[in-house]
Amino acid sequence: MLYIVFPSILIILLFIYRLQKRRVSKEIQSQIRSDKVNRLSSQLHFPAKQNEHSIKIQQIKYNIENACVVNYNTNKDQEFNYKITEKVPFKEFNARLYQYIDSADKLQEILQNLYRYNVLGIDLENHHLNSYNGFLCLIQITTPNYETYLIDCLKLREDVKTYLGAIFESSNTLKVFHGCVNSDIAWLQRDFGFATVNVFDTQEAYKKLFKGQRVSLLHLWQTYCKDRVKITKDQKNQFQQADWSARPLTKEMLDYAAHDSHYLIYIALRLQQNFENQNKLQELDEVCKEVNEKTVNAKYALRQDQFKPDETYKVQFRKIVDGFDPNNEEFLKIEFIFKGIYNLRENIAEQVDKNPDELCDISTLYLLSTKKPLSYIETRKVLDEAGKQTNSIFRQVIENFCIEIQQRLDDFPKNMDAMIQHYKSQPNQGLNSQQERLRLKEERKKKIIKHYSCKKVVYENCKMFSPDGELLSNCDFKKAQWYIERELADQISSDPFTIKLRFEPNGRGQPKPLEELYDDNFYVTDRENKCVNCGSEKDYSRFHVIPTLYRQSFPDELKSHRSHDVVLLCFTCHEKASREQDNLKKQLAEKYNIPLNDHNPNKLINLHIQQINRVASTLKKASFRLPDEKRATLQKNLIELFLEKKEQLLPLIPDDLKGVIETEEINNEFIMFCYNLPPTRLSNKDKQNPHGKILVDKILGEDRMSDFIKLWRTHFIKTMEPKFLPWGWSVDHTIERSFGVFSKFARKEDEQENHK
DNA sequence: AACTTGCAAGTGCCTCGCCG
DNA sequence: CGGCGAGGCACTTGCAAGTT
Repeated sequence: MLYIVFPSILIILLFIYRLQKRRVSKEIQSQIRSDKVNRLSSQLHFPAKQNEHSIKIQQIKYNIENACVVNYNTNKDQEFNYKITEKVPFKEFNARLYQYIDSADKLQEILQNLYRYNVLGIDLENHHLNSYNGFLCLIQITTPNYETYLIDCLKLREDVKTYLGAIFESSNTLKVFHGCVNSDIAWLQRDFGFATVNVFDTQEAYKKLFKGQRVSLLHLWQTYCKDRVKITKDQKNQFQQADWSARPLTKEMLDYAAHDSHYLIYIALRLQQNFENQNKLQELDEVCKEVNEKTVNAKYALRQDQFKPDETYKVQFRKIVDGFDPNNEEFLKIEFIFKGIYNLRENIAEQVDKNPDELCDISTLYLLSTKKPLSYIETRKVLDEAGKQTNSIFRQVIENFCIEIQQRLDDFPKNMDAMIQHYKSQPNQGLNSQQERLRLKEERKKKIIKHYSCKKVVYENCKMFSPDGELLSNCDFKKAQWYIERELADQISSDPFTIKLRFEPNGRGQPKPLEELYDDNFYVTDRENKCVNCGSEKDYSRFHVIPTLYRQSFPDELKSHRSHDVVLLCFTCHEKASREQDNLKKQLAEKYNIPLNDHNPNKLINLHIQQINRVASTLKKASFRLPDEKRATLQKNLIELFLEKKEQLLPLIPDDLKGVIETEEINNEFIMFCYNLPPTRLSNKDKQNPHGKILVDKILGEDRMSDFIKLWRTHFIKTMEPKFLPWGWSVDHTIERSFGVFSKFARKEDEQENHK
């Protein structure tokens, strides 16, 4: 009897427990709907508390508002002078040159010194790990006399706000930053409400001067201070990501922080000299103006304002998930759960004032969505198995995650049709611009694969025999058909479609080198219509084992009628193979000192024209809603762009619009002309990257083409390890091929041979 | 680890001229 | 006539490098 009663009781107890759990879930659910903040404070096992250094949201909002008003009222139309007149000779970093400022008295003491100068080098250290919105920890200011002050913003937040605002907002003091537009300026706004103006950005200036990409401060140190800066790349990365909210800061950290601002003014000066030497001071002025326009219009965006519960998770989810299959129930379920715990993570992070990624990283969220653990123990197991580290806060909220997962499982719609419909109606709804971009990207990728993969069967493997029955080669159906229609051949089989020529083809009977006889086997072997790398029979396209960049500069006898070095690859393998090719190209470029980058002036002018198109497009499309000031600058830009490349562009302007350039008064016709201005046609010579031809010529001169071709074949085999290459494909496949004596590809010496 | 950005490069398709 | 490669076109991508 006991054997029956006891298990029954257990089952009943379990049932009650389960019911209880469900009840809790429902309660939570109603709370989610009523108030997410409420729900969390009642569910979390520890009180929500702010990071002691964090700034209250109300304060941040007030700061931003304040900075924007100041910018609008006083800086909107202001012109600044970006010229540095001080003489600042190079001076090596020295730890005795900096002071740590951590009291209001010290701050007030240095103020007078700071106000003496017209230029200051400034860098900031922000902390974002242990805080939802982040906060500034340190301000480094260096004077032209190389006095550096490290100001502790944690201790002195109110004092900084009181005493330093005048410097950041001053039109008399030029502030030298490195890469400040998206970060530093916004942080100063967030933490202190500063409307920073009159800024010189060394990164932007360098970019303009060398028409290059963004450069690191490290690069500038190496360029302008040679080997006298004693900080390595590793050290820089390490310190950049250090916890700057820690107190006291270590000696190494202080040294590093002081380094960051120490050389800024010197570098700015050197840049200014560079511009001056090239007679381009005006360009420097333009860059500064651009940067300052951005600082004036900067507005710090609160993380919680950017977060949208129905959208933000999607971006992350699509990045981490393999493929996308709205017809697969499990897939939909995983996304449904991911959304739940992603949003929960965001809410908790906001409540406990932590960086969401620090609380729990995305890959862990995804792991939990797939494994769906419903208890602390299960979660632990899942995390341990995957080797995931957890921090203490996350351990404290695991129960909440489990409840949420259970909740999402309960809420997952039973009716799949409705869900799929929902999906299909989704893409265009409620996506912000970034997500919309991502969605379009996905769609485009699909389109690209469809567009670029071969539409028809590449190898039809029809056979062509000589009159005496020797297999000559494979060919496609169309060609075989052509011979039959002309009564030049007879069909002797239909599967595979096989023909026998009625005439003796040219080029046979001549003695051939042994290896070429072997290679002929390659040309009579069936070639399969699938990726030679992975065997996929879908979405393949041709791939050139020797990059076209080089191959196009080969002499005819090396490239004509060669199918050996063209293979089929599926889209994925194609991408990989191209990347691998790029690596080797770079190595070759370095080895032979032939740069891959192309500075062809004819190409550069097209970049310029693109810029003109863009400015004109803005003027055409948005002119009516632009502020007068902004419209005027754009119009000015347009003229300046023309003047910059006057010699090339002036001939393109119709006569009746030429006056515009002289009077600088822009009319609609001129804007439309700029909008429609086409890029100059590039001749094929201009299109060709000179690197390819130069290298090939060099190799040809050294008579090492054979090695060069084999190098690429070997590289392909080594990096891809293709498993489905056609029979007979070989790295040693002959490089040159014999042609009939009348062929234009026949070499001169062959011709002479024939004449004898 | 996450995000942003400009550049270089390569795709299929089309047309052309050459060859057999 | 059909194959072939080159030249031209329109289009997009991945990568590298920057920031914290």
